[in-house]
Amino acid sequence: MTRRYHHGSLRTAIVVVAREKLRLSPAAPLSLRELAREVGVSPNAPYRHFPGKDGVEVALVAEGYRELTRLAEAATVARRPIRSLVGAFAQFAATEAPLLSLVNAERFAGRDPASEVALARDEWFAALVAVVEAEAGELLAHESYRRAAGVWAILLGVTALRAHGARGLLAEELIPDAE
Amino acid sequence: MTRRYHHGSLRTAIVVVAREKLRLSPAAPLSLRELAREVGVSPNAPYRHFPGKDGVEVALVAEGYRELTRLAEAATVARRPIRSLVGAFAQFAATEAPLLSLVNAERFAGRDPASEVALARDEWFAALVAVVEAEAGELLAHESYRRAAGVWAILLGVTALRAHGARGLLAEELIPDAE
DNA sequence: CAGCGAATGTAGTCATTGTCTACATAGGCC
DNA sequence: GGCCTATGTAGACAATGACTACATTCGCTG
Repeated sequence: MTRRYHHGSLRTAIVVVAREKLRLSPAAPLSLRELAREVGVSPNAPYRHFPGKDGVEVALVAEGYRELTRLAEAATVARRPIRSLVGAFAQFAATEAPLLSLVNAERFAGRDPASEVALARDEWFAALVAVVEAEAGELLAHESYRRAAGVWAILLGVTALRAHGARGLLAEELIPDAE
Repeated sequence: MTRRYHHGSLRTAIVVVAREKLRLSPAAPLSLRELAREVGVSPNAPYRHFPGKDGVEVALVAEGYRELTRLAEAATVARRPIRSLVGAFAQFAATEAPLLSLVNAERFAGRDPASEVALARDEWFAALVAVVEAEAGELLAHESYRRAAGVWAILLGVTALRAHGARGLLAEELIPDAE
């Protein structure tokens, strides 16, 4: 065994395993101790890297938002930005459904604006605004926000509804065409 | 003390207390034992009425759907059914936010179609279809479903987004006007 | 109205979990 | 080479969900 006393990169290892577990059994709430076990480390080791169980989930949520942000940034330069984003989002929702549902969980909603989640979410929203503006050209800030929020709401809604069993519902049909 | 051995209506009492706890502290996951304590009954008594902790939440979710269904049924006879539903839904979302978020939790999504949740959800969707048809007149079944799903998705999305801090986002603006 | 079976609660127990405090080890910097 | 801090470990604790066995009560049938 080459099990050193120090793992070397426990934090990332835990996040990786957590995400894997999330993918394999989306329903089960993840257990900090189990993650530690899986990584081959004592039950309390994670506490050196996260404030608690909650912290691990926060890390996952933030990671999710960051990936969404990248999707949006990529869509900005596409020919039809909103369409492109919707497509990318749909694919993401298909392959990473459990992570996405964690990201959207209201449990992480009312957090401190300076927290990791809140910041990641802000970046995602900014990217979303950029997508909207890339599609419609310059807009009044207020108007950009409104449209971005609308797109976000529809993406959220369609994703959730899909999870609840609805089939054949397309976000494209719900998003008002940009004039 | 008039504490009889048999409570008389433990099941409903537990649901009531659960709902109250949900309203007072939406974040905290509810504990079966705590509910039992609150009702003044042994920790295991609830197991005579629910298969487990999960069962209590299921009951809450079903209750939530039933109330939504009543809202939709009331909206059916309104002058502008969809508008009316959206308004009623918004009010419900405002006063019963935690319950609504539980109802929408994906944890209860992929359930047995014969389960209490699934049935309640089906009734809600049927009521939603009725609202759509009350607004637009007779439609092909396929088309009714599609529109109802759209309305549902938008309601879901707007509700979730509100929870995430968005302000001034109105569902009315997102729902395509019925022609 | 007696009594018997089913419904409903209680007691006791167990494994698991999140989290805390104290202690051990390693890694890096002077 | 020695010390300070970051990182893990050990041990403990209370709370929880759930199970099995036992107690009490209700309601129906004779």
